Amino acid sequence: MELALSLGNPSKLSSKDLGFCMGLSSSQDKGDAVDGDEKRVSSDPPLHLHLPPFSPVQGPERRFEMNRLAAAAEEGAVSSFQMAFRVKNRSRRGKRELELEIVENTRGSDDDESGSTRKKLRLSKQQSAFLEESFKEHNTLNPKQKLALAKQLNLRPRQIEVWFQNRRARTKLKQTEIDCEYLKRCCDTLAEKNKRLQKEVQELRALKSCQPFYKQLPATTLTMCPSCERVATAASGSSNTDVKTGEFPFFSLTNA
DNA sequence: TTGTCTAATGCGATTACCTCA
DNA sequence: AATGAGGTAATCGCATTAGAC
Repeated sequence: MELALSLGNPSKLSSKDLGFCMGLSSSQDKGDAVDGDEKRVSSDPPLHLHLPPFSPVQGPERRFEMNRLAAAAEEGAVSSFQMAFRVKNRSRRGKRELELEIVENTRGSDDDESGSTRKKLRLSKQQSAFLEESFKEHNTLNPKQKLALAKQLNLRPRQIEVWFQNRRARTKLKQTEIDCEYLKRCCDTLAEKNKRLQKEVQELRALKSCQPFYKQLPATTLTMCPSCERVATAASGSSNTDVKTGEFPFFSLTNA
């Protein structure tokens, strides 16, 4: 990897237009081993970046952008790329920000006409399948795994990272949907049961109101608790009905 | 034209590591 | 040498955007 730094154009340098420009080119084309060999293999033109002195991004933000640049440059060890740096008005947060674009060299000629719009990559079926398999093994990645996958699939590590993040989000969403469905079923079942129990309570209340008929019934026919469906051993002689009130000991009709 | 899928972006929170007083 | 504070980078989840189909 070659890196050249200069503070503006010395020939035109003045106190007013002191800017920053950087030239960068990857010495490792795709498929080359990352062995620290300094020989220049890539035929890609070197990259030039300019941070003009009037850049709205200053201080920590500017430093942050430079860190992003460095990180992007590091990624170049895995995948060759071109970068474009520009100031863009962002409407969503009303903030003017520097935007760094990294475009794969091998992405095809259709990237050329992209202009300012973001091009969206569709992963191939093979790539997706491979990532799915990896996700089954481990749904998070360590840096080594990320780099290995990136190299294997000819993608940038950041793309691998994003894919895993989105995949985790999809898994979570799906699980939430399953949970919702389950809870809904539980709710329906409980509502149904509640309805049934209410009906039973009404029937028992009606039964209580016409006690003479109720008392005539043999105890053995009424020894099942309607709510817990427990059968009492009334046939053994000890009746489950209260002798004085004629009520079941399982529950109180007056409290129901 | 509209809806869905999903790659990509932005941001805040967390954590680990480093430097320095 | 030990320690706490502050800075930085990496990573994550989450919300959102936007391109492709």
